[in-house]
Parts: sequence; structure tokens; C-alpha cells
Amino acid sequence: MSSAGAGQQQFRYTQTPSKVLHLRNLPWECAEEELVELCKPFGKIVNTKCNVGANRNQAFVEFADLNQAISMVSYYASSSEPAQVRGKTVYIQYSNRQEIVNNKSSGDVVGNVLLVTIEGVEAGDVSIDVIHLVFSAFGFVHKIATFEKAAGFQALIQFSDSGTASEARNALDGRSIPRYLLPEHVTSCLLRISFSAHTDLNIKFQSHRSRDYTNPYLPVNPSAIDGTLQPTLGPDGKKKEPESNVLLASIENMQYAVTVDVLHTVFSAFGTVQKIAIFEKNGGMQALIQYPDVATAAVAKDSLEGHCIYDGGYCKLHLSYSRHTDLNVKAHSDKSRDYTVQDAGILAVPQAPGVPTVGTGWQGSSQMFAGPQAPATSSQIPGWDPSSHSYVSAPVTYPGQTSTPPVPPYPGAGAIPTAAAASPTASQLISQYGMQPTGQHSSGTGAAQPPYY
DNA sequence: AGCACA
Repeated sequence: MSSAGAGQQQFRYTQTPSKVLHLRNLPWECAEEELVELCKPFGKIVNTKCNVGANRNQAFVEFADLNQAISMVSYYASSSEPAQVRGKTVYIQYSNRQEIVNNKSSGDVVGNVLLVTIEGVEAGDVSIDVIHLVFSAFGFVHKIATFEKAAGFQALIQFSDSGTASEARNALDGRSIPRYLLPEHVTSCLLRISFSAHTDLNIKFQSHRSRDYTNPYLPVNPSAIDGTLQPTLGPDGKKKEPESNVLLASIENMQYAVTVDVLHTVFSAFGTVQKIAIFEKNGGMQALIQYPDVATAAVAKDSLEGHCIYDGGYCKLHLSYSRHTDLNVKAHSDKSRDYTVQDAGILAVPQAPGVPTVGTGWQGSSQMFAGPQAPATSSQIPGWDPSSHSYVSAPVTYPGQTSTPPVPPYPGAGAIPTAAAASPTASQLISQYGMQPTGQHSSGTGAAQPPYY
């Protein structure tokens, strides 16, 4: 009712004095120091707020004492010289508020450690590996600590520097973790990100709640009994197979060619694939896929389990952890690949007959799947394709976005395989997605990451 | 040139 009257009340003669002054017509990106220079002759400045308004050319300055603000206003009211910043006339009035309330309350002070609140989930819903994967897109994640507070499930994520932390925050704050990285029942999962005051987290153990990626030899949480390959317990308390950086994939209903290149494309969506070996077992096809670390393998396993490489239920993947940790495979054959050696393909390495391979014979090339004669339909859905909605159970989009946006994915997401769909030849795949350079274990950054938009 | 957390 009275809103119109209240709005009209702001005539210059009716304004009540305030310790807070409103300054407008400031020069572009006026720095706080410039405001202070202008105002401090009149008193002690206790707070400021810069870059206010649509043009970001307004500001507020709060004096310690009301009389100081009055003295400044009355000085310029009767001065022949107007208040100026960089030669530009600045207009000064009492603010209609009595104090500056600014939100740069610690959480906006940049630092290299992010405080991430994951809304709408319980602690068990988002694994530390998923968090690691999501934030690794921006740079090497040194450490992660998760905990539950009144605010909900939270994580501290430590980057090398505040620059990378800022990039991650800018890209992910207010966004959600992609659905396909979450359990089915999780419907929304907003990330609220601010800066922590911490600079270096003190991680005592590798555990389901904390990780130190700079120190892989850090002892495992003592509660997880017995050393290196700790049998992890599922949510229902059942023993799961020991985790490994190598996945064993069995491929069901294999109507179409599944080549090393196709697998490389598929599994690269989650990180650097170091080695792949395809072999036959019990009349079915299996493959071993080696990642640099178990965390990446775990995410890939959880994300791809039960999904099909090709639309229509073809080439369904079943994933488990291999007992292997480092595959010994021929660098370049039709059934195996070592991406950690350079240009193996071109050099057509002579077959050293004595080279032992791990386990049994995926080097025996059965030529079941001669060429990449993948289905002709363009609807084969690589589920890691962010524009695809069919492969995963839920669209991989962020709130407010319903389709593939024109902007590229955020940094680090450059190598998302988007189109194994077009039945690429091996060479097309290779040139499109590139081989991993020699020995370049994923620094946690460069590898293809799941799509974020 | 005219008031900031959504």
C-alpha cells in the first residue's frame, strides 16, 4: 500500500542522516582505495561496498560516527569543488540504510580450499571418489575431507592455489552433480561452494571420509582392517570385491564390434585410460581397462555398470574390479593397447615372442570383430555424451538448462567423447580423442571428465 | 546520476 509513498520519500531534503553514504557516478571499477582516499579526510571508515548497481558505479561508505558522515555531506553541499574520483564528479548522499551489511563474510575471501555443501543428499549418497572426479576437472585435487554438520553433507577440497579453487567454485557453485554419478534415489544435489579459511588440510588417513592424493602411502583408516587391499563394505554390510585401478568388463549381447578404440572412448570419459586388453573367456568377450588410480576406476565402474555401449541393449557392460593392478600388454595390437607408450601404433612393434602377458591370452587374436561395423543408426547412445538423454537414466543437465548449451564444457572437460555414435573407424577415434602421451599418468586434470554444463 | 542478499 504505502510502497509508492515510501519510494517517493527519497528526496534530497528529506533524507535522514546516516553513517552510511551512498556514492554514485563513480568511475568504472572504482577501487575501494579510491573511495577511502576521498572519504577519509572526514572520519574513520569502517566499511565499504563497491561496484554496486547495474553499472557497478555506485558504492557505499560507512563511517564510524554519524557526525563524520554529516561533515562530509555538508562539506560538499557547500563546496565550490564537487567531490571527484579520477576527475569524475561523485554524487554523495546519505544512504537510506543505517549500516552496510556485506556478505563478504569470510566465505568470499578467496583461498585454495573450498568448502562445499552438498544439499539434498546424505553422506552416503555422494562418494568421495565422485567428489574427487568432479573437482579434478579444474586441477589437481590435493586433499579432500568430508564431514556432516548441521548444514548437511560438506566437503573441504584443497587445490594447489586459489586460482584453481576459484575456477572450480565459479563453475560449480549452484550447480548439481550429474545424476548419473549419483544413486538413483537422489533427485537433486546442489553444490554450495565458498572458500574455507584453511590452506592445508590435515588428513590423517585415507578413508571413505578423507583422502590425501599427494600421499598415496598414507595409512588407510585403521578401522578398515588389514592393509593394502582393504575389502570395502557395501551399504548393506556385504563384502565387496577389493577395489582396483583395473576394471574387468564383460560384454554381453555383443552384436557390434567392440574394439580397443571403442572401449578407449567409452572409458576415457572418466579419466586417463592407461591400458586396455580384450580377450575371450567362456565364449564371451571380456576386457581389462586400466586407470591410474582406483578412484577413477571406481567412478567409471559405478557409472557404466549395466549400461550398453550401443543403443538397443547391445554390448551391455558388466564391470568388476580386476585383481590386476598393472597390465602387461602389447603396446599396439587389435586386442590390446598401452596408451602410456608413445606412438606405439605407428611403429608396428615387432612381436617379441617372449614378452609375457598378464593372465591368459588376450593377445591371441581371434578375429571375431574385424571392422568397426557399428550399427548404422545415429541413435547409438554413448552415455557420457552430455547432449544425450537416452543412455543414462536421467538427463545430464543442470537446473535451468534443458538442452545442450552452446558453451563449451568447463576447463578440463575437453576430451569428452561425444560421438562414438557415428560408428567411427579406429583411426577416426584416435584422431578425434587423441592418444595419451607417454607415461602421462592422469594428473587428475587433463583427462576427459564427465560432462558439466 | 538515484540504494546493496538473490
